[in-house]
Amino acid sequence: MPELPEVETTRRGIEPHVRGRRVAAVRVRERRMRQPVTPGLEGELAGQTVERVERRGKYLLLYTAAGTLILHLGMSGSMRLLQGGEVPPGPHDHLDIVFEGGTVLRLRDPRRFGLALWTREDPLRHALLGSLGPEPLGAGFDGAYLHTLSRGRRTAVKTFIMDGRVVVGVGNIYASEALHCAGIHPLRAAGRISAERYERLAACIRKVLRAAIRQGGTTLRDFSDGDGRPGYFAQRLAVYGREGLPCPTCGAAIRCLRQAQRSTYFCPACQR
DNA sequence: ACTGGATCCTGACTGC
DNA sequence: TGCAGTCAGGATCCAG
Repeated sequence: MPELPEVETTRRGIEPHVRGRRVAAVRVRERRMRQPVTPGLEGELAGQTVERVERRGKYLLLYTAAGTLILHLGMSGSMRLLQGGEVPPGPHDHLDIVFEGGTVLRLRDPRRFGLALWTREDPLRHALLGSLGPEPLGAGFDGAYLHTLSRGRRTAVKTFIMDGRVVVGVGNIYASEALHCAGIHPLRAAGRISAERYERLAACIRKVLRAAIRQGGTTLRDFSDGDGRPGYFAQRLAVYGREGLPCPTCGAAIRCLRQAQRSTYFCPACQR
């Protein structure tokens, strides 16, 4: 479920409430995730103070002096901050981090595609993060980068920009949206797109992600920020989930196709 | 080296 | 009301 804007919205929501706070206790109710929750996480994290909360791609990183908690929300994960009184955990509330003073950071993930891992090493060198591509909103990501990397690649451009080794954070919603913004057909072979068009695509990826972050992310069904508020970018989606409705640019009917087991939405008239 | 497909898991929704 | 089938915002592993 969460792509870069939703993870960034989550980061911004929880960071002010947990930065500089000491962990009083950690409760793990369900260890079965994409990988098992790190054994001993409870003892490692308890007593530590969260120094900062960062994001790398779709990963959230809670840094402490002793190590780092790596969180991933998978398809269905979300985080909630609870204040004071005890709110009973639901069936998919797998992890609570209880801070001194009573604030609780709670991870919910019904499908358990997410992760909660502890590392004492540099998390950016962790096996899961080490081969990630550049941040789309950071330096090192532009049209020239995409153009160079894509030479000789026959895979569809939509699949290409959703590959975390190419660029992080672009998931199924924002891939469709960025390609529409750039006027590029999602099935076009990545290696057969010009440098000029990749400049436009890189700019569109940034534009779409920034706009989504400003709106607090996209809530399709259950995404919410740390305080339980939904995101409002769904109202701004040009193509995603809009099969049959008119393209906001040209009015043609939006179409949907399946690509690598994922739905792709596009405008057959203005995307070539 | 690349590529597409299957897969992990639960819940919501559709149609019979 | 129940049940089967389909789909969902991610990422990895596998065979070809």
